[in-house]
Amino acid sequence: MVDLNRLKQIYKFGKELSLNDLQVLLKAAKNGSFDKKELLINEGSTRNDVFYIKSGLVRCFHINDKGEEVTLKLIPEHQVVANVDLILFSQTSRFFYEALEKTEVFFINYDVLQDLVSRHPKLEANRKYVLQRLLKESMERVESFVLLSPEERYLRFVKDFPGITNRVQDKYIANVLGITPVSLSRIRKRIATKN
Amino acid sequence: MVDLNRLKQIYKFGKELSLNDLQVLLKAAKNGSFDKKELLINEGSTRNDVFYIKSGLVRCFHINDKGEEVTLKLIPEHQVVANVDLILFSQTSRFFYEALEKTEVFFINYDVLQDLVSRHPKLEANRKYVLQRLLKESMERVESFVLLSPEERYLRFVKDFPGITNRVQDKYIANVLGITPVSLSRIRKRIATKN
DNA sequence: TAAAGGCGTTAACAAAAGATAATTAATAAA
DNA sequence: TTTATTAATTATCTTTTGTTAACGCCTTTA
Repeated sequence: MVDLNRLKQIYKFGKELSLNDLQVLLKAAKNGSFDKKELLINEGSTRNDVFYIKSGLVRCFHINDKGEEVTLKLIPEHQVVANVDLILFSQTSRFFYEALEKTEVFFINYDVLQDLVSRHPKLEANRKYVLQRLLKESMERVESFVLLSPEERYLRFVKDFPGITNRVQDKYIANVLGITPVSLSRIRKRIATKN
Repeated sequence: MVDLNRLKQIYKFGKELSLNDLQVLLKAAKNGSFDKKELLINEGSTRNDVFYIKSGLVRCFHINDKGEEVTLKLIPEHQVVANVDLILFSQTSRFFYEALEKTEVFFINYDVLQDLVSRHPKLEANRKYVLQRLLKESMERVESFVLLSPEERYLRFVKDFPGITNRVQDKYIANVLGITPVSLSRIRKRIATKN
Protein backbone atom coordinates (compact mmCIF):
# COMPACT_ATOMS: atom_id res chain seq x y z
CA MET A 1 0.00 0.00 0.00
CA VAL A 2 1.37 3.33 -1.05
CA ASP A 3 1.54 6.06 1.55
CA LEU A 4 -0.37 8.73 -0.30
CA ASN A 5 0.25 11.41 2.27
CA ARG A 6 3.93 10.95 1.74
CA LEU A 7 3.40 10.91 -2.01
CA LYS A 8 1.56 14.21 -1.82
CA GLN A 9 4.39 15.73 0.13
CA ILE A 10 7.04 14.42 -2.17
CA TYR A 11 5.31 15.21 -5.39
CA LYS A 12 3.44 18.32 -4.35
CA PHE A 13 0.87 17.62 -6.96
CA GLY A 14 -2.56 17.20 -5.48
CA LYS A 15 -2.63 20.31 -3.33
CA GLU A 16 -6.39 20.60 -3.19
CA LEU A 17 -6.93 16.92 -3.72
CA SER A 18 -8.31 14.30 -1.38
CA LEU A 19 -6.30 11.14 -0.95
CA ASN A 20 -9.03 9.21 -2.67
CA ASP A 21 -9.02 11.43 -5.72
CA LEU A 22 -5.25 11.42 -5.85
CA GLN A 23 -5.37 7.64 -5.79
CA VAL A 24 -7.76 7.62 -8.75
CA LEU A 25 -5.39 9.88 -10.62
CA LEU A 26 -2.25 7.91 -9.81
CA LYS A 27 -3.94 4.63 -10.68
CA ALA A 28 -4.61 5.90 -14.20
CA ALA A 29 -1.17 7.44 -14.61
CA LYS A 30 1.81 5.56 -15.97
CA ASN A 31 5.41 5.91 -14.96
CA GLY A 32 7.92 7.05 -17.50
CA SER A 33 11.59 7.81 -17.70
CA PHE A 34 13.56 9.88 -20.17
CA ASP A 35 17.29 9.91 -20.62
CA LYS A 36 19.23 13.10 -21.08
CA LYS A 37 18.57 14.55 -24.57
CA GLU A 38 15.55 12.33 -25.08
CA LEU A 39 12.39 13.99 -26.39
CA LEU A 40 9.16 13.87 -24.41
CA ILE A 41 7.29 15.57 -27.25
CA ASN A 42 8.52 16.14 -30.77
CA GLU A 43 7.75 19.07 -33.03
CA GLY A 44 4.67 18.23 -35.08
CA SER A 45 3.57 15.76 -32.47
CA THR A 46 -0.06 15.06 -31.68
CA ARG A 47 0.90 13.19 -28.54
CA ASN A 48 -1.51 14.37 -25.91
CA ASP A 49 -0.06 12.98 -22.74
CA VAL A 50 0.19 15.22 -19.73
CA PHE A 51 3.44 14.71 -17.85
CA TYR A 52 4.13 15.43 -14.24
CA ILE A 53 7.87 15.70 -13.60
CA LYS A 54 8.85 13.72 -10.52
CA SER A 55 12.51 14.55 -11.00
CA GLY A 56 14.62 16.04 -13.74
CA LEU A 57 14.40 19.00 -16.07
CA VAL A 58 12.72 19.59 -19.41
CA ARG A 59 13.49 22.20 -22.04
CA CYS A 60 10.83 23.52 -24.39
CA PHE A 61 12.40 24.85 -27.57
CA HIS A 62 11.64 25.93 -31.09
CA ILE A 63 13.68 25.87 -34.29
CA ASN A 64 13.40 29.13 -36.21
CA ASP A 65 13.74 29.97 -39.92
CA LYS A 66 17.52 30.08 -39.65
CA GLY A 67 17.63 26.61 -38.14
CA GLU A 68 18.59 27.93 -34.71
CA GLU A 69 17.18 26.46 -31.54
CA VAL A 70 15.39 28.98 -29.33
CA THR A 71 14.54 27.88 -25.81
CA LEU A 72 11.20 29.16 -24.54
CA LYS A 73 10.89 27.52 -21.19
CA LEU A 74 12.69 25.38 -18.63
CA ILE A 75 10.45 23.07 -16.64
CA PRO A 76 11.84 21.45 -13.47
CA GLU A 77 10.59 18.77 -11.11
CA HIS A 78 7.07 19.11 -9.61
CA GLN A 79 5.76 20.87 -12.68
CA VAL A 80 3.55 19.80 -15.53
CA VAL A 81 4.61 19.38 -19.14
CA ALA A 82 2.01 19.13 -21.86
CA ASN A 83 1.59 19.65 -25.56
CA VAL A 84 -0.06 23.04 -25.15
CA ASP A 85 -0.41 23.55 -28.88
CA LEU A 86 -2.62 20.50 -28.99
CA ILE A 87 -4.57 21.12 -25.81
CA LEU A 88 -5.04 24.88 -26.00
CA PHE A 89 -4.62 25.59 -29.71
CA SER A 90 -5.81 22.34 -31.36
CA GLN A 91 -2.74 22.12 -33.55
CA THR A 92 0.36 19.95 -33.75
CA SER A 93 3.22 20.93 -31.49
CA ARG A 94 5.40 23.79 -32.67
CA PHE A 95 7.88 22.92 -29.96
CA PHE A 96 10.26 20.22 -28.89
CA TYR A 97 10.24 19.11 -25.26
CA GLU A 98 13.60 17.62 -24.38
CA ALA A 99 14.93 16.15 -21.15
CA LEU A 100 18.06 18.02 -20.10
CA GLU A 101 18.65 15.59 -17.26
CA LYS A 102 17.47 12.08 -16.63
CA THR A 103 13.80 12.76 -16.02
CA GLU A 104 11.25 10.65 -14.19
CA VAL A 105 7.58 11.33 -14.83
CA PHE A 106 4.01 10.33 -14.26
CA PHE A 107 2.01 10.69 -17.43
CA ILE A 108 -1.59 10.31 -18.42
CA ASN A 109 -3.39 10.69 -21.69
CA TYR A 110 -5.31 13.96 -21.81
CA ASP A 111 -8.49 12.30 -23.11
CA VAL A 112 -8.32 9.75 -20.35
CA LEU A 113 -7.76 12.60 -17.91
CA GLN A 114 -10.78 14.46 -19.27
CA ASP A 115 -12.88 11.36 -18.80
CA LEU A 116 -11.51 10.84 -15.32
CA VAL A 117 -12.32 14.41 -14.36
CA SER A 118 -15.86 14.11 -15.63
CA ARG A 119 -16.38 10.95 -13.56
CA HIS A 120 -14.65 12.36 -10.46
CA PRO A 121 -15.78 15.97 -10.20
CA LYS A 122 -13.40 16.74 -7.37
CA LEU A 123 -10.49 16.29 -9.74
CA GLU A 124 -11.71 19.44 -11.42
CA ALA A 125 -10.27 21.39 -8.50
CA ASN A 126 -6.90 19.97 -9.35
CA ARG A 127 -7.17 20.85 -12.99
CA LYS A 128 -8.09 24.35 -11.92
CA TYR A 129 -5.07 24.44 -9.64
CA VAL A 130 -2.71 23.40 -12.44
CA LEU A 131 -4.25 25.87 -14.88
CA GLN A 132 -4.05 28.71 -12.37
CA ARG A 133 -0.46 27.92 -11.61
CA LEU A 134 0.46 27.96 -15.28
CA LEU A 135 -1.44 31.22 -15.68
CA LYS A 136 0.28 32.81 -12.72
CA GLU A 137 3.69 31.81 -13.98
CA SER A 138 2.97 33.04 -17.48
CA MET A 139 1.58 36.38 -16.29
CA GLU A 140 4.55 36.96 -14.03
CA ARG A 141 6.78 36.37 -16.99
CA VAL A 142 4.90 38.91 -19.09
CA GLU A 143 5.22 41.37 -16.22
CA SER A 144 8.97 40.80 -16.07
CA PHE A 145 9.25 41.69 -19.76
CA VAL A 146 7.17 44.85 -19.42
CA LEU A 147 8.40 46.15 -16.08
CA LEU A 148 12.01 45.00 -15.81
CA SER A 149 15.28 45.57 -17.67
CA PRO A 150 17.13 42.50 -18.99
CA GLU A 151 19.50 42.73 -16.02
CA GLU A 152 16.67 42.90 -13.50
CA ARG A 153 14.92 40.08 -15.37
CA TYR A 154 18.00 37.91 -15.07
CA LEU A 155 18.36 38.60 -11.35
CA ARG A 156 14.72 37.77 -10.73
CA PHE A 157 14.99 34.61 -12.82
CA VAL A 158 17.89 33.15 -10.88
CA LYS A 159 16.16 34.15 -7.64
CA ASP A 160 12.91 32.45 -8.63
CA PHE A 161 14.73 29.44 -10.01
CA PRO A 162 17.44 28.64 -7.47
CA GLY A 163 20.34 26.58 -8.73
CA ILE A 164 19.28 26.85 -12.35
CA THR A 165 22.62 28.32 -13.42
CA ASN A 166 24.33 25.10 -12.34
CA ARG A 167 21.85 22.89 -14.15
CA VAL A 168 21.56 24.34 -17.64
CA GLN A 169 23.68 26.18 -20.18
CA ASP A 170 23.66 29.96 -20.14
CA LYS A 171 22.48 30.15 -23.71
CA TYR A 172 19.19 28.52 -22.71
CA ILE A 173 18.71 31.03 -19.92
CA ALA A 174 19.51 33.86 -22.34
CA ASN A 175 16.79 32.66 -24.70
CA VAL A 176 14.25 32.41 -21.89
CA LEU A 177 15.07 36.00 -20.93
CA GLY A 178 14.65 37.16 -24.53
CA ILE A 179 18.30 38.18 -25.00
CA THR A 180 21.40 36.76 -26.72
CA PRO A 181 23.98 34.62 -24.92
CA VAL A 182 26.61 37.30 -25.56
CA SER A 183 24.41 39.89 -23.94
CA LEU A 184 23.79 37.65 -20.94
CA SER A 185 27.53 37.21 -20.51
CA ARG A 186 27.96 40.99 -20.45
CA ILE A 187 25.13 41.38 -17.95
CA ARG A 188 26.76 38.82 -15.67
CA LYS A 189 30.03 40.69 -15.87
CA ARG A 190 28.30 43.98 -15.13
CA ILE A 191 26.66 42.49 -12.05
CA ALA A 192 29.96 40.94 -10.89
CA THR A 193 31.89 44.21 -11.12
CA LYS A 194 29.18 46.00 -9.12
CA ASN A 195 30.04 43.83 -6.13
CA MET B 1 -38.08 37.28 -22.13
CA VAL B 2 -34.49 37.74 -23.14
CA ASP B 3 -33.32 36.01 -26.28
CA LEU B 4 -30.35 34.18 -24.86
CA ASN B 5 -29.15 32.86 -28.18
CA ARG B 6 -28.83 36.40 -29.35
CA LEU B 7 -27.14 37.34 -26.11
CA LYS B 8 -24.59 34.58 -26.58
CA GLN B 9 -23.86 35.79 -30.05
CA ILE B 10 -23.54 39.38 -29.05
CA TYR B 11 -21.54 38.82 -25.93
CA LYS B 12 -19.57 35.75 -27.02
CA PHE B 13 -19.25 34.71 -23.43
CA GLY B 14 -20.78 31.33 -22.81
CA LYS B 15 -19.14 29.43 -25.63
CA GLU B 16 -19.45 26.02 -24.03
CA LEU B 17 -22.45 27.00 -21.99
CA SER B 18 -26.03 25.83 -22.22
CA LEU B 19 -28.74 28.48 -22.33
CA ASN B 20 -29.91 27.41 -18.93
CA ASP B 21 -26.49 27.77 -17.36
CA LEU B 22 -25.93 31.07 -19.07
CA GLN B 23 -29.25 32.22 -17.65
CA VAL B 24 -28.13 31.24 -14.15
CA LEU B 25 -24.97 33.21 -14.64
CA LEU B 26 -26.65 36.29 -16.06
CA LYS B 27 -29.26 36.27 -13.33
CA ALA B 28 -26.56 36.56 -10.70
CA ALA B 29 -24.58 39.16 -12.62
CA LYS B 30 -25.15 42.88 -12.27
CA ASN B 31 -24.85 45.51 -14.93
CA GLY B 32 -22.30 48.22 -14.55
CA SER B 33 -21.08 51.23 -16.44
CA PHE B 34 -17.84 53.15 -16.21
CA ASP B 35 -17.13 56.55 -17.67
CA LYS B 36 -13.88 57.33 -19.42
CA LYS B 37 -11.04 57.56 -16.87
CA GLU B 38 -13.10 55.87 -14.18
CA LEU B 39 -11.42 53.04 -12.25
CA LEU B 40 -12.91 49.54 -12.21
CA ILE B 41 -10.31 48.41 -9.69
CA ASN B 42 -7.95 50.59 -7.69
CA GLU B 43 -4.44 49.77 -6.62
CA GLY B 44 -4.56 48.11 -3.21
CA SER B 45 -8.11 47.04 -3.83
CA THR B 46 -9.56 43.85 -2.48
CA ARG B 47 -12.57 44.15 -4.72
CA ASN B 48 -13.14 40.69 -6.07
CA ASP B 49 -15.70 41.24 -8.75
CA VAL B 50 -15.18 39.60 -12.09
CA PHE B 51 -16.11 41.91 -14.96
CA TYR B 52 -17.15 40.92 -18.44
CA ILE B 53 -16.73 43.84 -20.82
CA LYS B 54 -19.81 44.20 -23.00
CA SER B 55 -18.38 47.27 -24.69
CA GLY B 56 -15.50 49.62 -24.11
CA LEU B 57 -11.84 49.29 -23.27
CA VAL B 58 -9.93 48.87 -20.02
CA ARG B 59 -6.30 49.62 -19.27
CA CYS B 60 -4.35 47.74 -16.63
CA PHE B 61 -1.47 49.83 -15.35
CA HIS B 62 1.07 50.11 -12.60
CA ILE B 63 2.85 53.07 -11.03
CA ASN B 64 6.55 52.43 -10.58
CA ASP B 65 9.11 53.81 -8.11
CA LYS B 66 9.58 56.95 -10.19
CA GLY B 67 5.86 57.64 -10.15
CA GLU B 68 5.47 56.78 -13.82
CA GLU B 69 2.47 54.88 -15.11
CA VAL B 70 3.34 51.67 -16.93
CA THR B 71 0.56 50.01 -18.90
CA LEU B 72 0.62 46.22 -18.77
CA LYS B 73 -2.46 45.26 -20.68
CA LEU B 74 -5.31 46.59 -22.77
CA ILE B 75 -8.57 44.70 -22.41
CA PRO B 76 -11.31 45.28 -24.99
CA GLU B 77 -14.94 44.23 -25.26
CA HIS B 78 -15.83 40.52 -24.88
CA GLN B 79 -12.99 39.91 -22.48
CA VAL B 80 -12.82 39.42 -18.75
CA VAL B 81 -11.29 41.82 -16.22
CA ALA B 82 -10.53 40.64 -12.72
CA ASN B 83 -8.33 41.47 -9.79
CA VAL B 84 -5.80 38.75 -10.59
CA ASP B 85 -3.61 39.65 -7.64
CA LEU B 86 -6.49 38.81 -5.36
CA ILE B 87 -7.76 35.73 -7.17
CA LEU B 88 -4.46 34.13 -8.18
CA PHE B 89 -2.00 35.61 -5.68
CA SER B 90 -4.17 36.29 -2.61
CA GLN B 91 -2.90 39.83 -2.28
CA THR B 92 -4.27 43.31 -2.84
CA SER B 93 -4.15 44.63 -6.36
CA ARG B 94 -0.80 45.99 -7.54
CA PHE B 95 -2.56 47.44 -10.54
CA PHE B 96 -5.11 50.00 -11.55
CA TYR B 97 -7.83 49.04 -13.99
CA GLU B 98 -9.10 52.13 -15.77
CA ALA B 99 -11.76 52.56 -18.42
CA LEU B 100 -10.25 54.28 -21.47
CA GLU B 101 -13.66 54.57 -23.09
CA LYS B 102 -17.16 54.50 -21.72
CA THR B 103 -17.32 50.85 -20.69
CA GLU B 104 -20.38 48.68 -20.12
CA VAL B 105 -19.95 45.50 -18.11
CA PHE B 106 -21.55 42.55 -16.46
CA PHE B 107 -19.99 41.86 -13.12
CA ILE B 108 -20.30 39.23 -10.46
CA ASN B 109 -18.62 38.74 -7.13
CA TYR B 110 -15.98 36.02 -7.33
CA ASP B 111 -17.19 34.30 -4.16
CA VAL B 112 -20.73 34.29 -5.48
CA LEU B 113 -19.38 32.92 -8.73
CA GLN B 114 -17.51 30.17 -6.89
CA ASP B 115 -20.68 29.23 -5.10
CA LEU B 116 -22.64 29.30 -8.33
CA VAL B 117 -20.13 27.05 -10.03
CA SER B 118 -20.25 24.56 -7.21
CA ARG B 119 -24.03 24.41 -7.42
CA HIS B 120 -24.11 24.30 -11.22
CA PRO B 121 -21.26 22.01 -12.25
CA LYS B 122 -21.66 22.76 -15.91
CA LEU B 123 -20.52 26.31 -15.26
CA GLU B 124 -17.15 24.80 -14.51
CA ALA B 125 -16.68 24.31 -18.25
CA ASN B 126 -17.07 28.01 -18.67
CA ARG B 127 -14.57 28.82 -15.98
CA LYS B 128 -12.16 26.44 -17.68
CA TYR B 129 -12.81 28.20 -20.98
CA VAL B 130 -12.05 31.62 -19.50
CA LEU B 131 -8.91 30.37 -17.74
CA GLN B 132 -7.63 28.64 -20.87
CA ARG B 133 -8.23 31.72 -22.92
CA LEU B 134 -6.28 33.87 -20.47
CA LEU B 135 -3.51 31.29 -20.45
CA LYS B 136 -3.36 31.12 -24.22
CA GLU B 137 -3.18 34.89 -24.50
CA SER B 138 -0.51 35.14 -21.83
CA MET B 139 1.61 32.38 -23.34
CA GLU B 140 1.41 33.91 -26.78
CA ARG B 141 2.63 37.15 -25.29
CA VAL B 142 5.60 35.45 -23.66
CA GLU B 143 6.38 33.82 -27.02
CA SER B 144 6.29 37.20 -28.72
CA PHE B 145 8.88 38.51 -26.27
CA VAL B 146 11.18 35.52 -26.71
CA LEU B 147 10.84 34.90 -30.44
CA LEU B 148 10.18 38.33 -31.96
CA SER B 149 12.00 41.64 -32.28
CA PRO B 150 10.23 44.76 -31.01
CA GLU B 151 9.30 45.65 -34.58
CA GLU B 152 7.83 42.19 -35.25
CA ARG B 153 6.10 42.34 -31.90
CA TYR B 154 4.47 45.63 -32.82
CA LEU B 155 3.30 44.31 -36.19
CA ARG B 156 1.81 41.22 -34.61
CA PHE B 157 0.15 43.30 -31.92
CA VAL B 158 -1.70 45.59 -34.30
CA LYS B 159 -2.62 42.56 -36.41
CA ASP B 160 -4.01 40.68 -33.42
CA PHE B 161 -5.72 43.80 -32.08
CA PRO B 162 -7.30 45.47 -35.10
CA GLY B 163 -8.09 49.13 -34.74
CA ILE B 164 -6.25 49.48 -31.45
CA THR B 165 -4.02 52.27 -32.78
CA ASN B 166 -7.09 54.43 -33.27
CA ARG B 167 -8.44 53.69 -29.82
CA VAL B 168 -5.53 54.27 -27.44
CA GLN B 169 -2.45 56.43 -27.13
CA ASP B 170 0.80 55.13 -28.57
CA LYS B 171 2.54 55.34 -25.23
CA TYR B 172 0.22 52.68 -23.84
CA ILE B 173 0.98 50.38 -26.76
CA ALA B 174 4.71 51.00 -26.29
CA ASN B 175 4.46 49.92 -22.65
CA VAL B 176 2.54 46.77 -23.55
CA LEU B 177 5.28 45.90 -26.05
CA GLY B 178 7.97 46.49 -23.44
CA ILE B 179 9.56 49.48 -25.21
CA THR B 180 9.57 53.26 -24.80
CA PRO B 181 7.19 55.57 -26.67
CA VAL B 182 10.18 57.16 -28.43
CA SER B 183 11.34 53.77 -29.64
CA LEU B 184 7.86 52.90 -30.88
CA SER B 185 7.77 56.13 -32.85
CA ARG B 186 11.04 55.19 -34.52
CA ILE B 187 9.80 51.69 -35.28
CA ARG B 188 6.70 53.11 -36.92
CA LYS B 189 8.84 55.39 -39.04
CA ARG B 190 11.10 52.50 -40.06
CA ILE B 191 8.09 50.45 -41.12
CA ALA B 192 6.63 53.40 -43.04
CA THR B 193 9.82 54.03 -45.02
CA LYS B 194 10.04 50.33 -45.97
CA ASN B 195 6.79 50.69 -47.94
C1' DT C 1 -10.06 83.29 -28.25
C1' DA C 2 -6.02 82.56 -25.77
C1' DA C 3 -3.41 79.79 -22.68
C1' DA C 4 -2.06 75.40 -20.88
C1' DG C 5 -1.19 70.85 -21.05
C1' DG C 6 -0.46 66.44 -23.19
C1' DC C 7 1.12 63.64 -27.03
C1' DG C 8 3.82 62.13 -31.04
C1' DT C 9 7.82 63.13 -33.55
C1' DT C 10 12.46 64.36 -34.08
C1' DA C 11 17.18 65.29 -32.60
C1' DA C 12 21.45 64.41 -30.03
C1' DC C 13 23.96 61.76 -27.15
C1' DA C 14 24.86 57.77 -24.06
C1' DA C 15 24.11 53.10 -23.03
C1' DA C 16 22.91 48.70 -24.22
C1' DA C 17 22.20 45.03 -27.36
C1' DG C 18 22.87 42.41 -31.74
C1' DA C 19 26.15 40.26 -34.98
C1' DT C 20 30.33 38.17 -35.99
C1' DA C 21 34.62 36.39 -34.99
C1' DA C 22 38.55 35.18 -32.08
C1' DT C 23 40.07 33.32 -27.78
C1' DT C 24 39.69 30.74 -23.72
C1' DA C 25 37.41 27.32 -20.88
C1' DA C 26 34.87 23.32 -20.24
C1' DT C 27 32.97 19.03 -21.82
C1' DA C 28 32.56 15.02 -24.53
C1' DA C 29 34.45 11.65 -27.59
C1' DA C 30 38.07 8.89 -29.41
C1' DT D 1 44.88 11.07 -21.92
C1' DT D 2 44.63 13.32 -25.93
C1' DT D 3 41.63 15.16 -29.32
C1' DA D 4 37.55 17.09 -30.94
C1' DT D 5 33.40 19.69 -29.81
C1' DT D 6 30.83 22.80 -27.67
C1' DA D 7 30.07 26.68 -24.65
C1' DA D 8 31.33 31.12 -22.42
C1' DT D 9 33.92 35.17 -22.63
C1' DT D 10 35.93 38.94 -24.84
C1' DA D 11 36.70 42.15 -28.64
C1' DT D 12 35.13 44.96 -32.51
C1' DC D 13 31.77 47.06 -35.00
C1' DT D 14 26.98 48.14 -36.17
C1' DT D 15 22.39 48.79 -34.93
C1' DT D 16 18.97 49.65 -31.80
C1' DT D 17 17.21 51.43 -27.67
C1' DG D 18 17.05 54.56 -23.66
C1' DT D 19 17.22 59.28 -22.06
C1' DT D 20 16.41 63.97 -22.27
C1' DA D 21 14.89 67.84 -24.47
C1' DA D 22 12.93 70.63 -28.19
C1' DC D 23 9.30 71.31 -31.43
C1' DG D 24 4.86 71.23 -33.57
C1' DC D 25 0.20 69.59 -33.27
C1' DC D 26 -3.98 68.84 -31.12
C1' DT D 27 -7.23 69.03 -27.33
C1' DT D 28 -8.82 70.86 -23.26
C1' DT D 29 -9.48 74.56 -20.08
C1' DA D 30 -9.79 79.17 -18.60
